[in-house]
Amino acid sequence: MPPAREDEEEIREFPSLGPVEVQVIQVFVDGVKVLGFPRSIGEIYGLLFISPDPLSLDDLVQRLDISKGSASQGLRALKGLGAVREIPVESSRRSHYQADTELKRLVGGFIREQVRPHLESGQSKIRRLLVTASHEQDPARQEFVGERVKQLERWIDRGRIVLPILQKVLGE
Amino acid sequence: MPPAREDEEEIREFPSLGPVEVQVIQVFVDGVKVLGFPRSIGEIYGLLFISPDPLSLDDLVQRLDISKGSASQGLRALKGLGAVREIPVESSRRSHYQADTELKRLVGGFIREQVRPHLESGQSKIRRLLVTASHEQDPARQEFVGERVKQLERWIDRGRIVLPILQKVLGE
DNA sequence: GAAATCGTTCATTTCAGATTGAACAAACTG
DNA sequence: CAGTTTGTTCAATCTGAAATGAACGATTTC
Repeated sequence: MPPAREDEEEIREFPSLGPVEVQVIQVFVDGVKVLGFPRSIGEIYGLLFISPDPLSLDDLVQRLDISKGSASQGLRALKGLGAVREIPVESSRRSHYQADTELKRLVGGFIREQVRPHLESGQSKIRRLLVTASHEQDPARQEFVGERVKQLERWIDRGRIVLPILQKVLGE
Repeated sequence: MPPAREDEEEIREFPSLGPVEVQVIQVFVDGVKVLGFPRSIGEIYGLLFISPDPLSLDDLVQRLDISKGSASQGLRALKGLGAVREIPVESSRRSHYQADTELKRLVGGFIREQVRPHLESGQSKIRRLLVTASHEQDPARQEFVGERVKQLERWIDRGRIVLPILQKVLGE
């Protein structure tokens, strides 16, 4: 008889975390995955989010069972997003970190670090495309391609317009 | 002397596509990657976007050099998003497809297929979390966790509020 | 109704990106 | 300044999602 594998779950186990922490982390792992970030970043932010006191890099390594490398890189990304702040802790010389939970700040960081760069790179690609398109021979083709490229430009413009509105609406 | 690898590009080659098509496809591959879709979907939509006439599944397979499986699954996803429409072509019994380029429709499809499901699953996770949190022993901990869970709920609500606004602003 | 055409499915393979961990630099400590 | 602690870097490894393609069912053709 096979060893009765009851449940077939694939959720990571965290021996040193309570059930609330595990569930919060799961929420954030899924959340950041949607936004295109790796699991480790969700785990780190999730644990910080549900921890009343600031945690050190080593706390994260131990409690989440991730490598120092992951923790270091994850914290760097979260700092860049403005999602994590460094808190001095007198009893220790290590850096300690706390989750910043102000939605306005998080959204702003995401737009700054992720959305804007992509919009800009898109824009530059379209500029080059415009040159390439102008070399088309067939006039009908030229016309059609020009129309489509214009449409792409309009989409990017819409994106730009929408960002400040997003920030406004989400900034509680 | 090493074989002078000049440029070190990693962009796929498309022997049967012109430079405009290649560049447009590149734009969409990058674009959909940001949104969490696979490369093949960007390639398919990109080629349809820049093709004046509807293309068949087999056209996509040949010109993009992808497998039938990829093309089939990619088209299914794009249909689900409302990004592609089926066009009857009299001379052929095959299904032919055209890109739908109305931004409103594309955004609507994305929200319906990708954003809403994630918001809902997040919400259900938070409901379960609420139960777990209520079992906390320590009252201070109880208090803190409750506060954080409320914050999560507010974030989800914000997400909900923002969707119709997004649709409105992007719907040209 | 046999053969050809068309598209889907899904077990296997491939690959991009995430994670690891050893080596290292920098900052402290006594 | 030797030893310790702390955090970063990056080549090597691992992994999960994407792509493949053979097998299949459905439809059309003659």
